[in-house]
Amino acid sequence: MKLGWTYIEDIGQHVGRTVTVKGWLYAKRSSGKIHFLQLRDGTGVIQGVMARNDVDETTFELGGSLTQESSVEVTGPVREDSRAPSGYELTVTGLKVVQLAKDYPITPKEHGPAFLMEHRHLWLRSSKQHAILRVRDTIEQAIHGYLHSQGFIHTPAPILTPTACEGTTTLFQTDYFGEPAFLSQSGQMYIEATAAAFGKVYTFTPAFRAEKSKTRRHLTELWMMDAEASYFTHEENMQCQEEMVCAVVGKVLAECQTELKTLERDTAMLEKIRAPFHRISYKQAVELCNKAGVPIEYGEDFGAPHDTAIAGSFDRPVFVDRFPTTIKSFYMQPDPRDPSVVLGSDLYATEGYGEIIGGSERIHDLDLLLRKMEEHQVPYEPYKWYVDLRRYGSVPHAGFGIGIERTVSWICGLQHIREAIPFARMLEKIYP
RNA sequence: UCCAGCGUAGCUCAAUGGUAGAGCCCCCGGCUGUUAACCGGGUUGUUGUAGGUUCGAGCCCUACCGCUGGAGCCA
Repeated sequence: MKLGWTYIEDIGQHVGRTVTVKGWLYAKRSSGKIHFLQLRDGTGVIQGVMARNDVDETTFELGGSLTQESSVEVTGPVREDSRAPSGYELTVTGLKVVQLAKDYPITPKEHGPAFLMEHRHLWLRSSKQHAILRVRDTIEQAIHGYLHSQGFIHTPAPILTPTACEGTTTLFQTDYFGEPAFLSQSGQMYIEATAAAFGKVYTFTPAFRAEKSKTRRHLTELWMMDAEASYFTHEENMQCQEEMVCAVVGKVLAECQTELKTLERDTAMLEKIRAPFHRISYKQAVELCNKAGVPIEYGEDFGAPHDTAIAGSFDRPVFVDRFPTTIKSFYMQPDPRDPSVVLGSDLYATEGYGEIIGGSERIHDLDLLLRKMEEHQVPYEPYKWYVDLRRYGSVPHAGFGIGIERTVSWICGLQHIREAIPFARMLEKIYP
């Protein structure tokens, strides 16, 4: 597409030529007879230098009157300049004010998280937030790219659902033409159906959890990528996950160095990430926790301190698998060597960022599934379609779901998950 | 839901139970290489709300509201 102006990220191709940049004034410094205008356009930041001798009086005063975040169109020749962080500067010869902003709330000084979240619609313009969401975009592209390279097809799962996918978690309820409906908390069961149609599939879907969780790792609306593959075993499922995570980390390291630098992310841990990841059983993980001084009984699920103890023992992500049947979902395939545990795994990220992926081989035997549903008191009628998948050409299959915001938090090194999504929905918080 | 901490100017924060303060923002002036620019001057308050103790409460007590972090649960 041919546009009548130039994006800052392309400015290096225009040295010596006069260009127009359309964007916003990020910051301004002035020295009486020279204005330094920090311009941003979403693709980058460049300094525009307006000297009194280079422009007429009206333009110079207009430059001096500019306020933070005013929208502007700036024209001038591009120069290489060793003093500029990006290596380039714009000598401003023309200035058009699109809109003069008044009293922009986010000043160049410190602000608390409550104030910033209240102004999230504006905070997104700040360099750190901008960098995070660019990394997020790269992560999502890497996931799509890896899966397509492996022959996976994107088959979106629905968001409005008639029933709970996993009965345990609290769901948001809504009204569907007079009938109750629920916002989906996972697309997994639906893509088990599309996997039987296409072989290898995935869905990029928001997931909703109406839990009263209030921590730096929880959102009520989050994005998940669920993948499902017919005939995949538990081991092949884990291979797929680790290859995908390596592809994601690799793409971010290759394409987002500027953003990672803005975020002051120490990339040393990320550079170490290579397949294969460590694999330990739930039983080994319990022993590890107890040795590390974080007591836990066999049969209990891991809490935050256990996550930290487990992940902290390894310098790359670690799979924990073969959890006791009792603490996992009804559809997970029991281990044929020990039916008291399931062929399911959680993948823990490094540096204490916790679980980012959960996956398992699914039960494909009709009678076994029906028995497990009964044990877990899962009603038959709403899941009749799901049981049908075991009735008509059932095959062994496996899949996993990755939490996008937790992955973004981990790769960006964030303190809080709320910065990993443009508009975070958290416990009792829905503005803006 | 439970536990802990915090609510003072638009923002970030000070203030032994004894006159309500600073920096930033904003406005005015100065400065041709600034990098959260700098220098001089100026405006800014029902101290979250309602009670209570006290000669006197921003400070102590009670309740409520809000915010932040954590727990449980999970990705």
